[in-house]
Amino acid sequence: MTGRPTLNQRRRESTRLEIARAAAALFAARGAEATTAEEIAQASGISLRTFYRYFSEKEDAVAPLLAAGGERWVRLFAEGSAGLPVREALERSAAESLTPPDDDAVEAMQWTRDLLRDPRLASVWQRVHADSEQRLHLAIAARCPQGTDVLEIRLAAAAATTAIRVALEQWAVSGAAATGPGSPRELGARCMHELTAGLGLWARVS
Amino acid sequence: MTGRPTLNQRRRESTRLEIARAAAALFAARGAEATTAEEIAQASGISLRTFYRYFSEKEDAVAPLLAAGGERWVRLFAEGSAGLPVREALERSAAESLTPPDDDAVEAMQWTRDLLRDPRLASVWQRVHADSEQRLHLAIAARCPQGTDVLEIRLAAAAATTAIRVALEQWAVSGAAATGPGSPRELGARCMHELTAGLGLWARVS
DNA sequence: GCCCATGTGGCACGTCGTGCCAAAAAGGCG
DNA sequence: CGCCTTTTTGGCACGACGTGCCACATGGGC
Repeated sequence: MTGRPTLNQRRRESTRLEIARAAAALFAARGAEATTAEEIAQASGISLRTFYRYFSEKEDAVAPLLAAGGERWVRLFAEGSAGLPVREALERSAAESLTPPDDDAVEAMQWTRDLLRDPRLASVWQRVHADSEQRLHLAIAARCPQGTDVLEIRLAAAAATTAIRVALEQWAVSGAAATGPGSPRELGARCMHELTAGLGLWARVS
Repeated sequence: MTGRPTLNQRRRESTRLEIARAAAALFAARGAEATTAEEIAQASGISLRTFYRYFSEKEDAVAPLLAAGGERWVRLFAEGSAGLPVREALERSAAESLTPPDDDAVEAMQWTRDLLRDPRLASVWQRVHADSEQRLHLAIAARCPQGTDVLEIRLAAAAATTAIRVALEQWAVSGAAATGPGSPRELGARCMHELTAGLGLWARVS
């Protein structure tokens, strides 16, 4: 069912990441506005036409970096922590996904901080979280008995996603490091708790 | 301090709305992708160059319609309901802002439903709510004693904005009318309650 | 060797959004 | 009213964006 990715698919994913890194460096240095798609392509060693086969618009080029954490979050929630109440499962997987497992994850977090300063990239940031909310919605629905109110599930997914988003935005404007006090993990745990603890929602989204 | 808008400013606002209506009609009919900025300008009786003086990108043309409710919400919250606890004040102003006061407001709601179907306009919808969250953040901060934790205020604004957004999105996909059962007002009240009632947050954001 | 499938580059094209300048309104003032 | 200043509008040109199309390369199976 969950087939491992083809060699070619992994190649493609790797290229995507390479482009994303090049784009992030350029965006952070000159700003997204002043960077042309041609420059990103050149810095990635591909043609302009190929760039647009990997990303539909130039701002999207940094999406893999911004979305990595959220994707890991949903994966952790969906795969692990079965049997736990939804709220606890969400809190745990969020905390784990906000704990950078390797250097790449730390790097992605650092880029996030820089990229969030660019107003031109705000739309990407928001799209990434909209996607995350949608995926989380599906993952939660898969755990709930059929017939659970869709609105409740939407609210649960939205509350959790919002908590993580606010945590990351707060971390970005603060000077804190990616680990330790003031880290995304710490802020994320706090935001998740403050936005979810006490809601009657979780009794109905089981 | 709060100067009434100049005659010219009101003229400009009126033109913005006229363009927004024309754009909404075209977007709803053919989709945003298949509609050129030139067509919107032509339908509004202005030149292409002037269109771009009112809106920075063609998708933005419908923002006035999508943002009207949120702006009214923050205005109601900031002006009225002083003395109430923040959560109650938010709930009341939200309910009132979701109750269309005139035909224009009903019209804006109807457009919202149509426009939300267009994936190309998702970014506008999200930007509108990001702005709303920011304005709400400022309005809440103005009511809190200085030194209140910024993160708490951000979370409060985010939770409330998210509740309203989910309510409207749910209303849009449902077939319900703008008033009566299943209306934005009803869904909004429910979402606000489910996402805010029980949070310890409100004890600290006073 | 061959073939087929998939990924890549080059080119042309329509649209987007902006800088620039000239024409046209709109608002005081004698 | 005429005159002048300020603001708004339109036309034009231009670079950048994103896509359809086709020709070329790579790479794996027979």
